[in-house]
Amino acid sequence: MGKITMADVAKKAGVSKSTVSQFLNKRYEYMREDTRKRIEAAIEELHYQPNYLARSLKQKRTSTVGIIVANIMHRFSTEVSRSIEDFFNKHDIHTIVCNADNDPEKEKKYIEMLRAKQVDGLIIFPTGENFDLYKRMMKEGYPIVFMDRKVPDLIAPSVVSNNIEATKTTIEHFMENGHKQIAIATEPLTISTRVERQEGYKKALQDNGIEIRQPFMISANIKKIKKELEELFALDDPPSAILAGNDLVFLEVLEFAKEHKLKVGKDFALAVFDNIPFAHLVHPPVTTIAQPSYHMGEKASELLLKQINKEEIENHELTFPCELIIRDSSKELNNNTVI
Amino acid sequence: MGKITMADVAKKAGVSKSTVSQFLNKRYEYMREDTRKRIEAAIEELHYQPNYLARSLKQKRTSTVGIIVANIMHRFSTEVSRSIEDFFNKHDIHTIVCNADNDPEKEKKYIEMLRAKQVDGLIIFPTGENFDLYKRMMKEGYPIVFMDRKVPDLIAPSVVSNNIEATKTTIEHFMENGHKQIAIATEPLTISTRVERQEGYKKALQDNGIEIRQPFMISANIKKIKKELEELFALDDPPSAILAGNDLVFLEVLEFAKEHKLKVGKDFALAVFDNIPFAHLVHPPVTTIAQPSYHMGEKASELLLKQINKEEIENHELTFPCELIIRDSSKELNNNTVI
DNA sequence: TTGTAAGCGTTATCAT
DNA sequence: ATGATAACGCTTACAA
Repeated sequence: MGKITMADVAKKAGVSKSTVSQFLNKRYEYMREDTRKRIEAAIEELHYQPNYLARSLKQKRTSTVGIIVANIMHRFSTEVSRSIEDFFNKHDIHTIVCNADNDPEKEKKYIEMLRAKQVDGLIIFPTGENFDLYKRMMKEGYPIVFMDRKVPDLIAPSVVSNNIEATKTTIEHFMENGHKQIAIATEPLTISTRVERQEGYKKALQDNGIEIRQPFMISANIKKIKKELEELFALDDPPSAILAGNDLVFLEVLEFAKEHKLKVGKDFALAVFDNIPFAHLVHPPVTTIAQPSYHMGEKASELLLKQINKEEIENHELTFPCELIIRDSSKELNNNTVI
Repeated sequence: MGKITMADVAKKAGVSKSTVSQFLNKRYEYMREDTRKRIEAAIEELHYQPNYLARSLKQKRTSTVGIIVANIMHRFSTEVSRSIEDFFNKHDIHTIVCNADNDPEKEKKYIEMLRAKQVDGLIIFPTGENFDLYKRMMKEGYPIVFMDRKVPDLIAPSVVSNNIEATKTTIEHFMENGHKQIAIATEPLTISTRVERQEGYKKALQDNGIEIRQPFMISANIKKIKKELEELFALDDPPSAILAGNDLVFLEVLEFAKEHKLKVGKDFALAVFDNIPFAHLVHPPVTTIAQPSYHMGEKASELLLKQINKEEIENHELTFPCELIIRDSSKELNNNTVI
């Protein structure tokens, strides 16, 4: 085991623990060349590895931050996490990723666990259900940044995308391609992101004088999406276009289509939030709404790091624009198609 | 900050630190009901959170294990990590995932970092390049399990899949469907997994009296795969079937096909190692070789936990069988197709 | 049933 | 230039 401690190195090198500590922290200024060499040699020989636990305990910093993602299965979460990791890597800060699985209890448990481990700050994709906990952490001045979702009534550093506008643009793009019967499918409206996407949808219809109809707005658990779609398509006037609220919903839509022998681009048009790695590779290629995940992660990291370093932070809610990447799936219906 | 310490709780409750410690560790046996209540109240009121760092330092256990994946972008890595997390969750052990990006330097850095953090054990998807380090850890008796890849000349607890047989089966499946010109594309042959898959490929050809030809065995960096495929398909007798060595290679094959207006199932047959979440949703549905990622993760976790608990472990190399999931993409060529 | 005190492996302050 | 010593917040004998 990592039995070798600083004391062993000190003894071997014939110096005191403090000197070894100096060495490890690169405070060579007042150190004689030869003692430095001796310490170096001793460390090498003993394969000494410093114990961060002890160091962190003493320093009251772990040089570690935590990320609590809502659901690791989303491409967006992975991309953002990766970006955060890259950022902190440059600053010699470690990152621990936890998956709350959209479960407030799990979220709470992970927040407590990470704080017990004394991580220096937290980036959270909030479930929104642990309001008091969020609030208390903020009051304590604990560094924290919210990602992707806004927490109602909580003024806090957060990084989100412009869901309303992005959705509105997409729906209007459908309209420009002749679609009037447009549906939207999201997971349940428990978090701001989904609410806003539905809001953008409604706004687009209103602004264009199209009636808003309940059955055209699906918001259901991922496992119930297909059933809802069945009901939707059983209507007298089924939709000619669907916006899938995220990548997992998208897969459900594809499965639904397959099971019912409906063809994307022929029987209904389709667009989807999030990056789909194979979107451009299928027929028809799929229109996507890309969130700038890398930049969002970077900015969130920056906001967190500033708090950790006790710097003031300016902005309290940063909104990033999405990019609508138009491909064939969302255009006018035709027969030249086969997903 | 987490300024509140055990001493504060003790003072508030009018007891000593040790009593609080007893309480926290649920040793109520000799504790009077009312002192328990008082401590409970004090903790609640102060929002006390124990400091794991201090506890771990004292106990010499962190109740945390590390996973070092080779490349987090592979579906297989995610699945295995998830499985490991689930397992250790049940045992109240935390999991930290690091991504070595197939870079031996990064791998080394992460191993050292995690050990410095005193994690109780490591599950590694080894790059294979840090032989001495692996060896030293094993000699120290540090709990470790290798995943997915074998390290040459190292006898160590490892969990792998039967790449040779699985590949052979797949290639023979191609043959049964009339294919004779069969190619395989993998990333460079730097790790056992890829070597074995190529080996299985060769074996299948040999056993069936088909000549092995260099140009039909692509092993190149992911970014060069497409170029190699171009050369391959420029041959007088291009392949009629391709096995993609993993999910990322698969995407490259699809891109290549798209760029050259080749259709899967019509111009060439296709099968791929790893789970592809949308494999069954495209046309033609894609044949996949599924590794039992969940079980592999579970078994690796079990082997690690046993080592952590100083139990002897029986087996030194566990091989799991893959499942060939046959879909249309790998059958006889026809015109009814369109990926 | 609860308290005292030593110690886990570092760092930091102050001597020397 | 280097060393003694006291923390950091917890656990754990052992004492009371």
